[in-house]
Amino acid sequence: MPTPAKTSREALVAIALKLVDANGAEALTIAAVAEAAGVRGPSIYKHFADRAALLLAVSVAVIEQLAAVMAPETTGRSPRQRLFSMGVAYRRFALKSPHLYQMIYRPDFSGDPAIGEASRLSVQPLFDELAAAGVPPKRLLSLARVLVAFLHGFVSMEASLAFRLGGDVDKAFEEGFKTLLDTI
Amino acid sequence: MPTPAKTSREALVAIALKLVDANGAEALTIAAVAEAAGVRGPSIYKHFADRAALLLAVSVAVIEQLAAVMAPETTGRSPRQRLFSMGVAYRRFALKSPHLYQMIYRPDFSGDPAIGEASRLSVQPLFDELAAAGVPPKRLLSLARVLVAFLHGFVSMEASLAFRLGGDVDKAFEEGFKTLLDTI
DNA sequence: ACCTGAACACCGTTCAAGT
DNA sequence: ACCTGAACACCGTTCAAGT
Repeated sequence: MPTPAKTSREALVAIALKLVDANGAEALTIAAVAEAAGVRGPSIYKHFADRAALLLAVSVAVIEQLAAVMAPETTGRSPRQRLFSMGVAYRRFALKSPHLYQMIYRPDFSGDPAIGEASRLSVQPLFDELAAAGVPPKRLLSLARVLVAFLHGFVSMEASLAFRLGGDVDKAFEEGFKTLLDTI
Repeated sequence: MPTPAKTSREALVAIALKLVDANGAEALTIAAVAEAAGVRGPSIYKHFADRAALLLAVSVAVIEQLAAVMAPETTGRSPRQRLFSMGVAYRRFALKSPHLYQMIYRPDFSGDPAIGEASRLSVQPLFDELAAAGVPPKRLLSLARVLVAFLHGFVSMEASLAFRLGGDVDKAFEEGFKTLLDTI
């Protein structure tokens, strides 16, 4: 006779996202998730194989959130303006939710197919805009890699307070990103 | 009556570096360090306040190693060629020791003064080369940030296998880095 | 002054038993 | 079919006792 489920995979991911957003990945303990879900620790294992699987689900969700904040920027104006505001939205997300942002590009689950699929979907708008801007197919992949590398590097350094020598960080971001966009 | 020290701070850092290099930060356990040092767990606390202090010492050591692999590249040829080969050396280090590389730009100890000091020393050659290349003082900080952001973003994505759509990754690196160097 | 065993709190995980 | 308490191994850390 089945006992009614007190929680669900989706509810647990939502809880996990909140925990990581608030206090980073190490705050994502089985005990904390279980308590927030109104359930005992071992029950989590009915929904996820282990803690790593939960972390991976959070990572996928973060990639989807990043794609979602960039999507509204793919409308109106020129391809180049859209690309610039996509970058600005990317940076804004990373600075607003640094703990969540840190969940992406983690070597631990880099090989996972779910991450691969989410990544593929989230960079598609970038490819589309680059193509719309007239970038030849041969250069598409290289240029996309360069742009994302700059965005990721800049915002992850910024989020980890690596730019501590003063000066105008906003200006550096704009300068670097526009320099790369100018090669289109 | 003092018992002779069986280990030292430097020996423990060397052990910690090996553990992290081989299996990542989570392999750096007090028990593993103690065993490799021929000592019992609690003795570690005579040399480091806690595990976080050990991780921080590893991070500082990695920053110094990165500076050391770039130093030989600051000789001969033109400033631009030196800057390019510094970037190549940076990337080579990150790809050869991905676990060690991951120890830098960690938000957890971003505010630490030891990290700040090591970072300051390690970027000095970059500033010097940029100045030698004729970059005006006003642009120095911005340009250095842009270059390091690109390097960090590219190699950390590469090390976490984020570039999985085929194509020529070496070419993308060269393209992006040279585009940024061209603004000198 | 440094090292040690014993102890504690916490964590992820397993499993047999409950409904 | 999902939930639970009990149990286990492992971990970081403290501390009084040893030399």
